[in-house]
Amino acid sequence: MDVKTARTESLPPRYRLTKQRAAVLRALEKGQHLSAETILERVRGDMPGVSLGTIYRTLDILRMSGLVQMFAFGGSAARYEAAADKHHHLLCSICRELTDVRGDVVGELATAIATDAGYSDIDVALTITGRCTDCATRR
Amino acid sequence: MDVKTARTESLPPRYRLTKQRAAVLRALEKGQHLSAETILERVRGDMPGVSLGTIYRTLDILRMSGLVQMFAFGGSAARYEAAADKHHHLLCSICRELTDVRGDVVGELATAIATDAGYSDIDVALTITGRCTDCATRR
DNA sequence: CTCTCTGCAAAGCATTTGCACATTG
DNA sequence: CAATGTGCAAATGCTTTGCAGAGAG
Repeated sequence: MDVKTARTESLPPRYRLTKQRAAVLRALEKGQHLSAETILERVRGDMPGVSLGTIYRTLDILRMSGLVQMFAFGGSAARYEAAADKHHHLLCSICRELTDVRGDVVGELATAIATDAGYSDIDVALTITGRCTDCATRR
Repeated sequence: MDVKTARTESLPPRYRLTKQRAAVLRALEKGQHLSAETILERVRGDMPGVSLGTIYRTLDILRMSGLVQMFAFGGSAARYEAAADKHHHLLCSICRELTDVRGDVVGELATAIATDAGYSDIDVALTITGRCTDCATRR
């Protein structure tokens, strides 16, 4: 395999911090548990013309970079938060209101459990997410 | 307001344990973290002709009765489990495989926190769900 | 005979994707 | 220019719903 081929093959993309992405990040830092739709509205404040597709694509990237945490619910839209100040949530099963829970006792415990199970890069969102031993080995 | 009117107004429905519902429950007791689609397949084993709509409607009822727990993920289909033997999950962020976590230390802690915050009917799925003080008061 | 349930098919939403063009390095 | 990002609109996929008929109490 020559150099040229290798180059064409599979380099990971180098992400750019575009103004749209910065705006999404800013919106997330200000607001709390925002939906994609809400983020769109806020971003459009300074930047009309941004599309929902871009919001979703951006959230994806930020999520994979560990900068943003996502909370999915059945039926309704997912919510996103800046991963900076980690905390958990109480979700009312009736009015669906989200309340923040500060302090990470739960997170620490959950992290310990996930670690024991061989996971790494753990992200405690209450569904314990991470990388499993297999996937960690395979790369 | 006379008796007739009251009767017509808002009695909660009395659910029946139909064969379809029993079948869904059975499927859930055997399998682990099943999607609605998978449940449909299994139920159709003994009972061809059952529809996906019925599966969802049944899952809804079972969920509200506390017999079934739901786990939602962004994008992909939600998973359901019999609420009987409570446990949590590890979700691999790459291969998306779900692994069970036995033991409910996390759950107990989370429950305590939710209780302190005034929630009741708590269901720890890792997103702490319950009824908030307002909703509990209002009815 | 009334209430509840079901299948079917048609909506409804949230999210993803294809494409042509804009932008960045 | 080569790589990456964007808007737009169409497509996808999961879930919900309306309706008319079936079944249970």
